[in-house]
Amino acid sequence: MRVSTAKGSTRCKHPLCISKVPIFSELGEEELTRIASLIRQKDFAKGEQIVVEGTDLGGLLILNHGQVKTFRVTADGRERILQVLSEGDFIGEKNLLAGHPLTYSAEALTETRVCFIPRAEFLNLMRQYPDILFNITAELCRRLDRMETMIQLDTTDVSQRLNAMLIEFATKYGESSEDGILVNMPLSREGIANYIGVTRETVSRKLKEMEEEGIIELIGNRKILIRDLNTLR
Amino acid sequence: MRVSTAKGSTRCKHPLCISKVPIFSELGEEELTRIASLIRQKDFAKGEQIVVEGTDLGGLLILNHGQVKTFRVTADGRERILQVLSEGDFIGEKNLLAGHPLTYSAEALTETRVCFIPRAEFLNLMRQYPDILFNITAELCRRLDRMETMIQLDTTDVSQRLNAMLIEFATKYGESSEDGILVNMPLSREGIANYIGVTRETVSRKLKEMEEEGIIELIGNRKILIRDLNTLR
DNA sequence: CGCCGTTTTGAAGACAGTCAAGATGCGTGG
DNA sequence: CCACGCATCTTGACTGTCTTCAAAACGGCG
Repeated sequence: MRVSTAKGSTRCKHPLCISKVPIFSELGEEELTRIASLIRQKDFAKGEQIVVEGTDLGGLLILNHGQVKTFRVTADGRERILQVLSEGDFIGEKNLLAGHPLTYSAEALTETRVCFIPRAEFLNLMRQYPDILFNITAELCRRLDRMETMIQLDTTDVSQRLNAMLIEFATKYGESSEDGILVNMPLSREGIANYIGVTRETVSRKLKEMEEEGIIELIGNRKILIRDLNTLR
Repeated sequence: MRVSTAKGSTRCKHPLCISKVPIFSELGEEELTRIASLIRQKDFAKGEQIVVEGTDLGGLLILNHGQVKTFRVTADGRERILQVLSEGDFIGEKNLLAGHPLTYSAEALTETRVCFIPRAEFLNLMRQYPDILFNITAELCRRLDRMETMIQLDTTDVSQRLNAMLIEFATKYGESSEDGILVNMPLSREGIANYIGVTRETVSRKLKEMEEEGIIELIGNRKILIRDLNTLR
């Protein structure tokens, strides 16, 4: 899974690609260059831990490219995935805005590059460009909605949760083809299990069931073809 | 359950009691009076629906007094409580900040008074006093943390979820006494069930179990005495 | 093509859900 | 202030779904 480097925009030749980040969308060329100077970047290999729950990050982390899962670990040692982040998403909002330590851990699902902006610098930036805080807040609202939806789904049976996950990933990572929507799953079976709060065995069984019903087709371990999206709803 | 009207502060004689609201904490007397003029207030009886999921509120609702539950209804008709709100908490943040329709319904648990500030007015206010947005955002971070915690808890068994709920309500609504902490529960058994995502029968059985173990004592349907808070953790 | 990690499959068991009946608490009116 | 009646809560027996543990199959990478 390689990321194409040429994307039309000239600024994307800049190694930090700040312009991709939605929270900076209102800023001009000059400001973006200034921000770029504040940034330190770091690369992570697939499977590497990026941040750990409970620690103090001291700034905001912005995904430059790659996919990252954020998760919490339960008292009995199970992992629960909260989100799958992609390019432009951020980590550490609560630390930045409310001074709280990180409320989740994060791990790279693919090769990943992240940009770090120290807290003090970012607060300055927000004072100068109030739209940045507004953009971040809007994203927080979206996350809140997602978390509320997950809680709502946890009150239902496994099939409904699987359906919701398939619809979500189909929207985010699916490509339409003649036979339906081909989804490149960002998560393994175990990842799916940790995302919807069940065991991997249950995921296997339920997906097989759905395949037998003709709703989906399992292609290897990382691709799912959704034959009919409407049946899922 | 009657709310005392005299609370020491002189401004509290003002019917709207804006000064109680944390998100306006940085404002002076004059601004508070100005805000008060923008406000319409409304009273709700216990059990009344305050807002409905999916509708457009057109502003922010701030609790003046009383207790309110916010909840979503699942596809199969079950209710899942997201939060119990009290004095100073707000409803409709996603509508205000991101233009989204309400993501949850709300119902009064006690007699309740709410203040409504129309969206346009509130956005103006935020432009003049940037701290307001900051305060709201900090509260959003706290809610996000809570929602993440609920998702994490949903991955564990019922006992752990009950423990977490008892600790939370003990902190918020408990009074220390010689025998332990006496908690005035804001929710019925069914409410507790909808809060932690199980059936009311299961709540009954688990609470009884805890009583037999000597951890808690059930006093009627709305009071719980926590003998030893440490055993819960 | 072969090997190792991941996934699937099977059987048995546990936990919470369901349905139904009985008890209790609590607000109401006398 | 007490007694009544309804709503809420408790209790019991049974069922179903998901988990657990173990072994076999698969697929993806070198």
